[in-house]
Order: sequence, then C-alpha cells, then structure tokens
Amino acid sequence: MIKNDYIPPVYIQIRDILIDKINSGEFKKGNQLPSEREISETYKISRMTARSALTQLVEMGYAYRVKGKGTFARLPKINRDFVNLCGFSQMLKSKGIKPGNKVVKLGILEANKKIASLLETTIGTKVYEIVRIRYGNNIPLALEFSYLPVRLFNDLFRYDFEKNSLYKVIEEKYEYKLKYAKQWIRITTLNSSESRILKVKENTPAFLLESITYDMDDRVVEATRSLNIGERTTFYTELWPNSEK
Amino acid sequence: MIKNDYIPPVYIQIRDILIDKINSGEFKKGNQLPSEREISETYKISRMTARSALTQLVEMGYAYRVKGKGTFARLPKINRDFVNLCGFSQMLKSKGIKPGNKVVKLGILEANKKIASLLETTIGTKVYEIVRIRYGNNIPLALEFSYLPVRLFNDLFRYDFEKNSLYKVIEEKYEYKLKYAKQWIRITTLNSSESRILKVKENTPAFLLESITYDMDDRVVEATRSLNIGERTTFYTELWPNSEK
DNA sequence: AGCTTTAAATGGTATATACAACTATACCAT
DNA sequence: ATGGTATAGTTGTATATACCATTTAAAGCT
Repeated sequence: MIKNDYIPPVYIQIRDILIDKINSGEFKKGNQLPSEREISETYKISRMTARSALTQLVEMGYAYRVKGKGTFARLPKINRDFVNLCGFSQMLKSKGIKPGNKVVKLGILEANKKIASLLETTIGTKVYEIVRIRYGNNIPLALEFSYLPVRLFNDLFRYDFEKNSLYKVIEEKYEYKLKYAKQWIRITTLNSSESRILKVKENTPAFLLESITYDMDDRVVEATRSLNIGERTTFYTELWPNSEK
Repeated sequence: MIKNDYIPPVYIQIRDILIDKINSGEFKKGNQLPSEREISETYKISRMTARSALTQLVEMGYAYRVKGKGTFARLPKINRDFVNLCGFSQMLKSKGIKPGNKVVKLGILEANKKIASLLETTIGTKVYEIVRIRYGNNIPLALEFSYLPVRLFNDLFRYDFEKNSLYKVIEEKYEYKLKYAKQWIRITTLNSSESRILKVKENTPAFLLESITYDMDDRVVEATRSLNIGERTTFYTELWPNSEK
C-alpha cells in the first residue's frame, strides 16, 4: 500500500544503531561514543551525516556533547511523570488510581485554523475527532479532545476507545512508531458546557494541555487538547541540568 | 569583563533577526517565512547556514516546517522549559525575553512545619527567605519565595540577587554542585496581598510551583514556592517514551 | 621535577554542491 | 470536467571540504 519498501535516511539508521548499543549496555551512561570522524569512517559516510545522527541522539536525550572532548552516552530523560507518551490510563495505573474513560463524541470534521496549525496541515483537511472524559477512581478528572489526520488512519472508528488505549491502537494496529510529543500547559477556566460535562461549577480553573505527537518520521500523528480540573490535578516533574556532569 | 568582543555565529545572528521580525509582527503566526535559499541570498550566506538558523527557530518553537511548502511562523508564548536547572533568568534569556528581578523581602526565619518538611530538616531551623518578583520584558510574571538553610550558606545576603542569579551564587560562590530538582505544579488563585504585589486583580488564577533542589550529596539546598500568573505563563515540555518497558 | 610548547583529537561553524521528495500551479489532451 | 504532464519552488538528505575553538596528552625545555 503505502511505501512498504521504505528505507529510512542514513542518519536515522545510524542513530538507531547507536540507540540499540546504548540500550543494550554496549555504551553505558557517561561512556564516550565514537567521534563524528570515527563514525564517518566506520560506516563510510560523510562526517556531517554522522554528526546528524549524533544530533538526533542529543535531541532524544541519549547523549550530550562536550567540545574538545567528545560525545557521551546518557540514559534518556527520566521521569515523565507528566502525562506521558504511554498515555493517560497507564500513568494513573502506575499511581494506584483506577483509570476510567467515557467517549462522549466521535466524528470526522474539517480542520479549522486552530486544529490545522496544531496538526501542521492545511485548513479543511479531514480529521478524526475523539472526545473523552477521563476518570480517576470514578471521579471526573479531565475532558480530552483528540485530533488525528484521516489520511493516516484508515477506518479508525472500528476500534473502541473505551476499551483500547489510543496510543496502543496507533502503535500496534497502524504501526506508527511514536517518537515524542511536545506539550504546552496553560491555565484556563471551564465554560458552561465543559463544566456541565465534568459536573463542576462554571469558571472552575483548569489546566489546558495542548500536545502534538510525532512519529519516527516527524509526522504529526495526533494533536490533543485536554482540560484538567485544577483542584484535582498535580503535575510532578524532575528537572536535571542540561548536560549531566 | 565578560567577552565584550564576542561575536555570535552567523546562524545565531540570522536566527535573532528572524525572531525579532516574528516578535515585532512582521511575520505573523502562520505566515510563511523566507525560504532557505531566499535567506541565503539576502544575507549572502550559504543555504546550509540559513537552514541552521531556521532549525533554531523550529527548536525554539518560533516556526515549523512543511516539506515542499516552506517554513512558517508560530508565536510561542512565554514558555517555561521543564528540562533544565539553569534558573529563571537564563531560561528567559534563551527565549529572547529580557528577564528582570526585584527583591521585595530578605530575612532569616525559623522553619515552620511546611518549610521544614520541604527542606527535610526540623521545625525551628534557621532559614533564609528571599522573596522576589520575576519580570519578563518588564512585565510581572511571578512571585517567588526561596528558602535556604542558614547552616549551608554563610552570610548569604552579601550577594545582590537582583544582579546575581541565585543558582550561580550557590554553584560558584558556595561550590555546591546541583544535581536535580523535584517540582510539583498545581493551580491556585492569588490572595489580596499576592495580587497587589503582582499588580493584578484578586483571585487571578495562577500556577503554584513548589520545588526542592538537591546537590550532588543529595542534600536539600533550596526550596521554592512560586506563583506564576496564569495568563502570562505557558509551560513547555517534551515527552519521550519511557525506556523501561 | 616542573614547566612550557606542540601536536593531535574532538566538536562547532561555514561554504558549495547535488539530488530526492513533496507541493502548487499551469497547461494540455482526452 | 477529468486526468496527465511539465515545471518551478520548497524542504530533506548527503557529500566533500575547510577552518575555528577547546581539550588532552605527548614532547621538549629549563
């Protein structure tokens, strides 16, 4: 169907080789990775391409550079105790809270300006909309809007998102490997319909989470907008210095 | 004193020119920026250097790329990057925002239950209190309370924290190497005195940030409580899949 | 032994070039 | 009207080369 003979760019291939070696322990935390020139010789590629691969590692948190010394392995950024890439349910479960899910709307719509800009596509593009209420121990926590380009997901609605995690479907059924997500967090207040759905009073302060999820080819596969009731939400995160040591 | 003859690399200069044009509204959100080739011709630089400048914009959230179409402006709000420990001022600087600082209170007090538990010490321990207003481009952004154990910092108040970064003093003058910080984020509303200090109206929604900073020996060197005006703050973070599992 | 100088290795910046992949448009043939 | 083709413009990938700045270690000198 669509590119079943797809070969990733060289710098991505080298990146993945190095990631494997870090994950397998061949390069341990703090170990020096092969230099740019060294990599270019081993794989018979140009130094700039080797550098691109290393840049990828740095961006993904697998390495850091020190001028004049070298590039060093690091285990990727720790603790996204934030709503993380494994999804909402799994995060709550890890805290011993019973997750819940109710789909309140499913549909296909044409991207307006806002959604188009989040999905980095053009206005009018067809997108799936999934609206869910998120529960923790049966208490409403958040109202979540998910948007996915129709062209990437054929017949998405055959899956039941009260039973299946959206991320699982994306990764296992459609085989998009998710790389990372960008997330912005703001404060807002709930309007009348939002507060009615979540059964709290109008103008309740809430976190507004907007996130964009990218796959390994840096395509936007999903955009979400989530309203988390302020008084029922605490985010926890750990901050580390940029270059570790 | 600090390298007044420093000339930034070309791609940084071009980056800053473009950021200025985005901030000034010459390029509005969604507008197409000059193409890589166009930039390289205007400034008489190579295309790859122009590309580096645009890559910087993308990484800083000022732009996004669409293959085959072009690079488009996007207007980041004041973002707080989670993934660093470098402190408030440096964070704003890296986004091209002029940081500001006003100390509104300096003192030594005895830890109450709350502060004692944050600093992992006993009630009654002597602690420095530093209260500061944080500005970005001269607009009040946050009210920040810092607490440090007196026993770790001899004569701390000889330093001027409107001129010196607290983290710099801790690391350079007292030579504590900072390892990491834990941070909790909640929503609150400003009470009358807080809102008066920040010059906003009472009950304005705000982020409540509480953090604890550890040094290399896992001693708590600082605890902070920060009230960030909700409508002037956006947190930005990147989420990566957990390496475990 | 202790110091300075030199050289090698590393990442950082910059140029020039080429082709691939994708988008939008114009134009033409059916 | 529909579909194909050509073309120009864009970002994406890749090569080859050059020089700079920083770090480290070896070499040389006093």
